[in-house]
Amino acid sequence: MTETADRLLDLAEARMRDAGYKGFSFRELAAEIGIKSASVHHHFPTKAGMAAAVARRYGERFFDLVGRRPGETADDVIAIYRSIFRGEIERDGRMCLNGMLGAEAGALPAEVLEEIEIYFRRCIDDLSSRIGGPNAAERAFHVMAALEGGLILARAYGDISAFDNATASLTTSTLAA
Amino acid sequence: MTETADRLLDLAEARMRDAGYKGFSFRELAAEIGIKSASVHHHFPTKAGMAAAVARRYGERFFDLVGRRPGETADDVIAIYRSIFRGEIERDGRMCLNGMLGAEAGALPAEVLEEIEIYFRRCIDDLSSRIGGPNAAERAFHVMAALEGGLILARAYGDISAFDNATASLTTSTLAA
DNA sequence: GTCTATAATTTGATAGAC
DNA sequence: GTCTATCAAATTATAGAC
Repeated sequence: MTETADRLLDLAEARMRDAGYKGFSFRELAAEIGIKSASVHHHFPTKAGMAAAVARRYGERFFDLVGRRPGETADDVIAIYRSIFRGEIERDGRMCLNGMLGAEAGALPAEVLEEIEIYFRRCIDDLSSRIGGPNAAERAFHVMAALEGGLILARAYGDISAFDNATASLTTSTLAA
Repeated sequence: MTETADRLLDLAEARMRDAGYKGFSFRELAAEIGIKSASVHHHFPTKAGMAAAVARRYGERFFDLVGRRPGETADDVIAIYRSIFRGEIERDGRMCLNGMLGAEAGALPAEVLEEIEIYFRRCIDDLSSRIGGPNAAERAFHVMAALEGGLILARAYGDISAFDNATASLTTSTLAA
């Protein structure tokens, strides 16, 4: 992976997290780094392939960040996930990439959709195994949903406190008020 | 509102729930009902205005459905919300319109974004007041987030059971397992 | 209310020179 | 690896006839 290709992935990821798969164009990315759109096609022949590469890299980085910690409790694991998701909206006010693409599933080439499904399955698997207990899988789905939905609320409100409110109860032992 | 305008809103809503704001075109809508795109502009001068009209109608219908019931408990209210959201994905496998647009906030004309923000504020207000108790607002944010995120998971998995798993704990008195 | 025609722009993608 | 040049298609939108 060359440096130019990496910068293109960065720009595409930022645009997709803000406006979705149809929210970026090769010309736009090219202009931002001072090349022509034909040169973008040299690095990524098709838009679908590029978006799939962005999604794959996004997942790889995510699972690098959520590495297990010895002696971790279920609350620890959930707190790690929560802080990664919060970091997204805190940094630049944008969505989780794969959450955005999951919502847009009906607009995606199969190639991209496959990456999204792999990402979410892996999230649920990882969370479930680390949360443990009788309802681990259900709790894992619940945590992922609250985090993705919390990002949506924060964007609609234009206020990160919406995310905080939506996810505060996830890590306390009794979730309900 | 003429019948043609209504059918156009229906089609635009369906496309937006599947593929977002950039996921439909006037030509596409026109073709589906057998007219030309210029005729669509007669009913809705601009795309942004049409999308805002779709979002507004979506919100109005939603709040018609969530009407208060005498003697309702907090769990009753949450169950009503949950069943409406579940109905969306069950009917056609698509997102909540305003959840989709909230995610895509960075791609939306201001006119559309305003409708989204109004919708979510009204949801949170309604839920909060009907849930009651000391942490009502926080619970309201949490419920909305889990429902929107549950739809994303169901779409990524291509399986409505992901939504059910993600939201099952919302209506039991103690949320955690 | 719908049409034809068209403008102006943007899009993803390719061919071939350097 | 980047460029020029270009293509075919799609997009939002408008003017004006019927």
